Amino acid sequence: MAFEDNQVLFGHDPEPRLLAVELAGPDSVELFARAKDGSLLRRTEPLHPVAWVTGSVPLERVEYQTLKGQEALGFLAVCDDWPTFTKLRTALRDAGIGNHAPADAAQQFLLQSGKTLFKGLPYEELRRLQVAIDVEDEVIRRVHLADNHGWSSTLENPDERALMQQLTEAIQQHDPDVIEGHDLFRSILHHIAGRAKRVRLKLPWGRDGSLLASRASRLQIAEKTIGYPKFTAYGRHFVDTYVLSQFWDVNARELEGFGLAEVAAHFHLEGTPVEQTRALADLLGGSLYIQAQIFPYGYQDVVLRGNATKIDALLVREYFRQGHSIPLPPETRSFEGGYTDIFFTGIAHNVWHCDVASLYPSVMLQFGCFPVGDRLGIFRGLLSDLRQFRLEAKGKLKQAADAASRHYLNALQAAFKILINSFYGYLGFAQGHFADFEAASRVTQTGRDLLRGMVQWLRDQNANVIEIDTDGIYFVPPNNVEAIDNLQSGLASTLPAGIDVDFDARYPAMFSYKAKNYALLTSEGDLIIKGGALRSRGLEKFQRLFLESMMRHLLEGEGQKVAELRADFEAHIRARDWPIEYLLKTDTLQDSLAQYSRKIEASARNRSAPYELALRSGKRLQPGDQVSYYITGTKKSVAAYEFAKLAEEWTQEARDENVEYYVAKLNELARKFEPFSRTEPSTGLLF
DNA sequence: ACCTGTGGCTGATCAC
DNA sequence: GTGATCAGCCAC
Repeated sequence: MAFEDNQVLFGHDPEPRLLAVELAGPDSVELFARAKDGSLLRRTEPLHPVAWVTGSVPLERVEYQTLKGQEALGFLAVCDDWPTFTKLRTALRDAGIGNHAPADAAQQFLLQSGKTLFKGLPYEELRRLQVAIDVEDEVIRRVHLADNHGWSSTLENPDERALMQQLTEAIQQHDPDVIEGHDLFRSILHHIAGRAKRVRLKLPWGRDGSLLASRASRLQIAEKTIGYPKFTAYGRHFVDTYVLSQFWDVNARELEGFGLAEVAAHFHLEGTPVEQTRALADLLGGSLYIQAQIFPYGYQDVVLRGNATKIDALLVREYFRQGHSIPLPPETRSFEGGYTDIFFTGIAHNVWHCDVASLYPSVMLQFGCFPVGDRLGIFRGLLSDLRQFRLEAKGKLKQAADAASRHYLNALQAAFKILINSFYGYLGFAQGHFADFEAASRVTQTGRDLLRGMVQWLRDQNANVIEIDTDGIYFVPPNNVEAIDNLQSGLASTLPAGIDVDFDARYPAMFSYKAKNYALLTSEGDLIIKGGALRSRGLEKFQRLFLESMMRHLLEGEGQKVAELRADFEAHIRARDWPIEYLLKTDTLQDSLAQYSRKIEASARNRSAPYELALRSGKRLQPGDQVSYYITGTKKSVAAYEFAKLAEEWTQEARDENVEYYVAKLNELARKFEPFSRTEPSTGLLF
C-alpha cells in the first residue's frame, strides 16, 4: 500500500489535483483544481462550519451533535453558515464555554471533507510566479516577474500607478496558483499595497477579482517572533522565501543575514533575483508541498503554521471523522529535558561519536509514551506509520532513476522527518488538545536513563567519555584493539529492543570547551564548530575568525601560534585597516520599538544598543529585523548603547571605531582560551 | 494573532 | 567589583 493511501495522514478523501479552497458565500466554498489538460476547474461546495464545545449556547441556525466518548469537548456545534459561526464564537467566548473553533474556512472545509491540496499533482504543474521589485526613493520603479515554465518579464514604467496596473494585469493574465517572493510579506507586498493606496489604485489580484487583502500577523520561528502583514489573494497562495530561509536556519544556523543576496550567495544560487527566488523556493520548500497534501490547511498556511499545530489538526481531523469527542489542552507544567554533561575540557585525540538513532521517537514507540487523551490511538499509529514510511521513502529514493521522482521522494522523506521529530514536542505543546506532559516527562526521563547507561558501559570498557548531549556521546575509545572491535556490538547488546546506537563518526581531534560547545577536526582537515560561545552570530566577525583560527591551531597541535594570532589581530584593530564588517555586531530585535520603550519606562529591561539606535535613527524596525552597529569612543570601557553607531553611519574617512574597546574585547577572548594553548602538544596522554 | 520542547553559554546592564 | 537579571543565540 502506498503511503498516500494512509487516510489518517493524507486525509480520507483522495480527490486529486486541488489547488485552493476559498470561502465563496455565507455557506459555500469555491474549490479550484488543475485539470489534466492544464485548464483551471472551479466548483462550489456547501460549508457548514463546526466548533467543538464543552457545552451549548442557544443560538439560531446552530445544531448540536453529541460526540462519542467522554472527552471534554463532547459536542459538535454545526452552523448553517459563516456569519452564524462568527456569532457562535463570540457567544462561546462571552459565556466562557470551552471550545475549539478554527476560524479559517479552508481549514474547516478540508478538515471536514478529508480533502487536501495538491494530491496527485506533480510539483511542476503548480503555476508559480516569482516577483521582485526595484524601489528607489520609496517609489517602485520596476517589477521583475518570472514563472516556473521559463517565462520572465520586467515591467518598467515611470508612472508608478501604471506600473502597478501592469503588474495586476500580468497576474490576472498569468493566473498563478502560487506567488513567490523574498521578503514577500514585509517588503514586496507591503510596498506594493502601500504605494497602491497612495495613488488610489485597487489591486484585484484574486481569482474572483477580489482585492489583495492583509492583516497584521506574527510568525514564531524558534526563539524569534517576527511581525508581518499576512496578505491573502482569493484562490492563490503567497510563499515567502525569507520565511523559508528563517525556518531552514533554525536547524542550520549558518546564515549571517536573511536578505536575498546573502541567502542566495550562501546556497550558490546564480541568476537574477526572481530566478534566485524560484531556486530558493525549490530548495527550501519541497517538503511544504508534501505537507500541503497531508494537513488540512491551505499551502500558504502550511508554510506559516507551526508543526505542533499541524499535528493537532491531523488528530482533530481523524477524531472528527470518527465522531469522537476530543480533550481540552491539559494544564501546562514544566518538565525536565535531555541529559547534558561534560567530563573533560581541552584537546583530545582520536575522538569517536555515537548516538541513539532518533532517540525520542524510538522511546515513545518502545516505551509507550503516548497522549493519555488519545483514546483512538491515532498518535501512536501515525508515529509508527511515519517511521515506516520514511524508511520506505528513503529506500525508494536510493533506487529512483529520474530526477523528478528523486526530488519527490526526497521531499517526502524530509516531510516525514519533520513530522516525526515534532511528535515529541507536541506532547509538551501547551495548546495541543492531546498534549500530555506526563508522557513528555517519561520520554526525557527514559532518554536520560539510556544515556547514563551508555556512558557507564563505555567507561567500563575503559573509554574516556568527553561530552554528552541528549542522545549522543563523544568519547575516546579504549586503548585495546579487541575492545574496539566489540564496542559497537557490545553497546548495542546492552540496549533495549528498538533502541539503536550508531557509531557514526571519528575525529582526529576535538576541542571540548563547555557543555554544548566544542570543535572537531575531521580527517579531511575540516573544522566543525558547535555552540554559542564559539560561533554565535552574536559575536563580532573578528571574534568568530579569531576563535576559528585559534581552534584550528589548538586542534593541529600548534597552540603556540595563538599568541601571534592575537598580536596580529590587535595590530589590525589599531591600524584600522579591516573592513568595518569585522567589528560589527548584528542583533535581531525581538520586541517592537514601542514594547522596548514601555519596558524601559517600567524598568522591566535594560537599555540596549540596537533598540536605542533604531529609536534614534527613526527607522521603522520591527521584531525580526536585524541591526548592525559598532562602538565608537576612545575609552575601553564605554556603555555600548551610548556609544553605538549604525553600520551605515560608518565612513572610511572618519574611521571612528573605538580601538581600545575592540582590543580589550580581543584580549578578553584570548585570555579566556589561554590555558588551552599552553597545553603541551599532545602526546595522547590526555586521552 | 500566533505559538513544538528543555538545557546552556555569554554579553550587557544595573543595583548593590 | 560582584552578583543578579535579561536578552539573544545555540545544541539537541
